[in-house]
Amino acid sequence: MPTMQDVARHAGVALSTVSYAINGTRPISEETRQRIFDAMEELGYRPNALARGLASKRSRIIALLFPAAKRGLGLTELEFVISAANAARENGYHLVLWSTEIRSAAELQQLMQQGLVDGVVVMEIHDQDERIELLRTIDFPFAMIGRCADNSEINHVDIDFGQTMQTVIAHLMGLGHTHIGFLNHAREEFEAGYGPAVRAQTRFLETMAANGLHGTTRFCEPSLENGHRTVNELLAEDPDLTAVIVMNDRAIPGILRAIADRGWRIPADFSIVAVVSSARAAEMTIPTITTAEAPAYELGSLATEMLIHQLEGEKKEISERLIPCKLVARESSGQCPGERVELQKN
Amino acid sequence: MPTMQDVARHAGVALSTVSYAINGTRPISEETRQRIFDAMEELGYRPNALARGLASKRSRIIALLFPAAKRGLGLTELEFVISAANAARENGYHLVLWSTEIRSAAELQQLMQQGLVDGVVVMEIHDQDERIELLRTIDFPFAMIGRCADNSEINHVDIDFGQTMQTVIAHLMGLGHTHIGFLNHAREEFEAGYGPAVRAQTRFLETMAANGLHGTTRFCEPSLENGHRTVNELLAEDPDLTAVIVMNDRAIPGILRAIADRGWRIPADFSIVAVVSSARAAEMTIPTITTAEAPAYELGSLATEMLIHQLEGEKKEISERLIPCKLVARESSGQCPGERVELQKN
DNA sequence: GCGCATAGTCGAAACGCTTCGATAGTATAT
DNA sequence: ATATACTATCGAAGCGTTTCGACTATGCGC
Repeated sequence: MPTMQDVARHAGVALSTVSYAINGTRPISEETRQRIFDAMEELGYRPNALARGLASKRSRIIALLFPAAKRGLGLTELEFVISAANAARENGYHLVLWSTEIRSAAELQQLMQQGLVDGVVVMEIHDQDERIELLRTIDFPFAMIGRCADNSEINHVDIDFGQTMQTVIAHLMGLGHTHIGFLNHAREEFEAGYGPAVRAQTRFLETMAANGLHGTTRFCEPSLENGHRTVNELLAEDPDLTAVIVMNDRAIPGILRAIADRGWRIPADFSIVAVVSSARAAEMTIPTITTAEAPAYELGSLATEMLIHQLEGEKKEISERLIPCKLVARESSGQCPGERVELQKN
Repeated sequence: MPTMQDVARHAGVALSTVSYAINGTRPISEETRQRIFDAMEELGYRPNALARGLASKRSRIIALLFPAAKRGLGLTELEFVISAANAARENGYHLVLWSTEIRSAAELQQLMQQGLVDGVVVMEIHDQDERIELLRTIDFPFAMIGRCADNSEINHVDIDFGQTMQTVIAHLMGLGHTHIGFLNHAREEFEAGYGPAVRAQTRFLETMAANGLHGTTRFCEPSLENGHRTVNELLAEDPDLTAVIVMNDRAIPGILRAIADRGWRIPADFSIVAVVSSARAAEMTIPTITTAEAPAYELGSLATEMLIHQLEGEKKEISERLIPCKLVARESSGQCPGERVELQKN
């Protein structure tokens, strides 16, 4: 593998001149530059990333911190990973994956202090997130996909849960539904302050109230059985329920079964809308599910770009971007069933 | 950030002694070692990964080469990524993600020649894979998840399609099925020599023949509509079909619909088994799908460990590991419908 | 014709580590 | 005693870059 020194010799210039030519750090005459690039070409020279990183104190590597979540990672998380990797590469960075099984913040700290990465993108944020606190105290550059309690001075992107809920509820209102259930993530997630679990529920209740609608909520572990049980609980609490919004893909089949068990048809007798879901999951079931799809790709790319811009010092000001999920109407949502509701009322 | 020099001074030894103490490269007296580790502790010293890599010519970073596949990555691929990242970390390595949108092998080559990574794990292998050819010619260390035309001298892991097909077919035979369809990935994938598409089909036909059963195969684009159409084509070709094996999760809902359209019930009238699938996908549908689940986690870990062992020179010999999918019987497979078949025969 | 920027280039000093060769001291074998 | 072989340590030479300070032309204003 040829080194910069080889290129310099071959082009008849000083080592430093080659460096300047490559990085454009100082003016180089067109003629010399050409000679250097020819030499590079001829020798098949590639700058050594490690040496460059060591000398410049900028590795051009960033890390994606992803937790081995209890919830189990899904397609949305996969998109975060892929989009972050792509965004990094497009900007000339490498992306390393750090799974934060890492209990002690100490272990995480050691990772950062190895000097391997210039900054990190953190996902699956909780309200009180010790990773974020650590990053703050050691003043390490980072960006978040999600939000925590205090987001001041932090570059971050997140789903716009307010807007998403408004769109979804408007969709159901437009179909005549007035009694709507919300099936959240597990209670454990909510109590741990997991962002989506907290904000989606809050926004759901706010929006329902603002529109004079009846909203009922329940937590639900991610499984068929729990989905089944939970939707029955929702219906027990509010028998007038004609639709449910679910933020827990793995509970969906349970809901479908519970509705089928009652002899109801979807969407004639009952509507389902999934939020923060994906087309891929929505099309696995019969009927296909109307979903508000997570803008996962955008979020991953944006967060990564924010971090890189911060690292390049291109801008000091902090950005925040909230992106709503995109509603895609499929087979699971339809007109509110006038009759069934009346039947229940008798 | 303290350096090794700082530690050395603080412990009253030479710089090199600290290095030997850390790496155990040369014997150090217990007393000195203790003094050095105390100093490290006290100063909060962390070795600099870049400097270490530059000096030792071993970065302890490996890359996972994953293609932005047309098929679209799914849960199985996500598990590869996660398990590779975990295995890397457990072995003291970092894992960087390289998406191989990378058309020209040249671009890939540049990545390797940056000296950033010690080796790569390649996934989504095709029979003729230019990435593999490149790696071979530049003699770069790598391991594969999958196989190509010539796997000699290459560390690799793969699904044991032969064993998997035998298990699945035995399961269906045990239920009395004799006419079984196989719904493959898209023709395009097959023709491009995409490993699973090629080997699963070959093994299916072999095993069917060996058991004196009637097998029919079809390619299928990954979508509901195509699943629907393709299963109808299969049934047109062999009206005696009572079961189908599908290696294309996204086609499953289409199959379910096609069967329902005929007024058939699953599994009473028709059985479905998914291969190289995941529990998560299998439980999204009604009925839940009997699946041969991809050993994704094992494959990702194993391939990564093989690569690392190779890098550490612990063993010269090449390993190959084939792991079969694990059959999990769910609601979609049942006794062969004697009556329906007779009805068709009349 | 003089002072002064500025373009273009060079040499050398980092960057923080690994590793080689040398040296001194201590056992072990002869 | 003497050669032999470790054990424990040190100093210095890299690893392949970036970057700083210096130096030489060259052009320009006046």
